[in-house]
Amino acid sequence: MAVEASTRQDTHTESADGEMPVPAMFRNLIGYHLRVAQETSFQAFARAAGKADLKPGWYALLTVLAERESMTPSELSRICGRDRSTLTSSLKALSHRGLIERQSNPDDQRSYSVRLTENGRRMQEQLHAIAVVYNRRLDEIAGKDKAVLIAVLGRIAATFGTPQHS
Amino acid sequence: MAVEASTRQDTHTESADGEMPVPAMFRNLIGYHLRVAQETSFQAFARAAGKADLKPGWYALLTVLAERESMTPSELSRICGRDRSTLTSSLKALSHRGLIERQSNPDDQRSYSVRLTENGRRMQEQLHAIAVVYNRRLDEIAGKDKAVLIAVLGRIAATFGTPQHS
DNA sequence: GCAAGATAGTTTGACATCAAATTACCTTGC
DNA sequence: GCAAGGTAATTTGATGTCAAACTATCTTGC
Repeated sequence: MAVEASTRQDTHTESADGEMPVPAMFRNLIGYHLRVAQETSFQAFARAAGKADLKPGWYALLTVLAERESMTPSELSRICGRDRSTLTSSLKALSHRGLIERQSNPDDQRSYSVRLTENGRRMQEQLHAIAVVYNRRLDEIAGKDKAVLIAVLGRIAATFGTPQHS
Repeated sequence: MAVEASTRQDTHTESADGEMPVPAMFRNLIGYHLRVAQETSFQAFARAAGKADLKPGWYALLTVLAERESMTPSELSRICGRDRSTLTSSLKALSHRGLIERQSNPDDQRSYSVRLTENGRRMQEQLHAIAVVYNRRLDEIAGKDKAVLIAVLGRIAATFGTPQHS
């Protein structure tokens, strides 16, 4: 993509086109690298999934459901770490496509539970196959540092994911 | 990758189990840990910024602008690694709040450049102060593994971030 | 019983992100 | 010069996220 608009009196050593150098100011910030790494790898997964018309956002839901007979939306949201309101449209789409079934709860009219259908299970397996490939690539990239990487990321999630204090 | 789940508190059902463990199926997936770590830490930053009515999404833009006299939206999008269309509304908001100024380019009527105003520079400094605190916490969490972490994240971004454009 | 409060799920609104389509303008090739 | 193609920015549409407000229903406390 051609890039190069001229008028860039440097500060950046001209990298071959397409490549965007990490701005000096961010080079030492973990948060920056974390965000970029997550976004780019997720996009790669999304593209691969999208080619088969599979929505990457469904993967976590279907995978969690594949491990349990059935769950309520609230349980799902807790396990997936997403706000309950986030699930409404996803469950609607999944249900509409016949990947999950809803069963109303006779003991509580407010609630219902969702369960994978056969098609849902197949979809989960397809998405899982794609996820496995990408995690394999990530493993290769991490190499011998994988354990350290996972340990540090786990500490980050534990620290920020558990609002300590008020 | 898209697998993300758990590790988030909630009106915890804190009983014997303590906290929601990482589902076994995801425990060894880098993509999962990457996603959770990024989301939780970013949200912590967002909350801190939000308390001062600062939008975390502005930080990267303002910071990049703070290092150069002026830039076009396209240059900004390249350096920030975001799609050009993503910037339109952000720049509109920043401009509307008087944090940046637009200057039309006399040589090209299609283009314009943006520049920080004094208020924009102050806003950048406020956000930067918040970002520094969070990156310091991240540094503490990473400890001696910081260099390895940044190296691996950089390799991930480089691998997935440079799609061999078909 | 019945009012008050808690809980399940949905709706709405503000942000972000990308990709594809649009509009306006510039550059080129002949 | 003028049509054809490229480029800058915007618009539109699909996903995805959270938080807050809202509806419906269940539970409680008296």
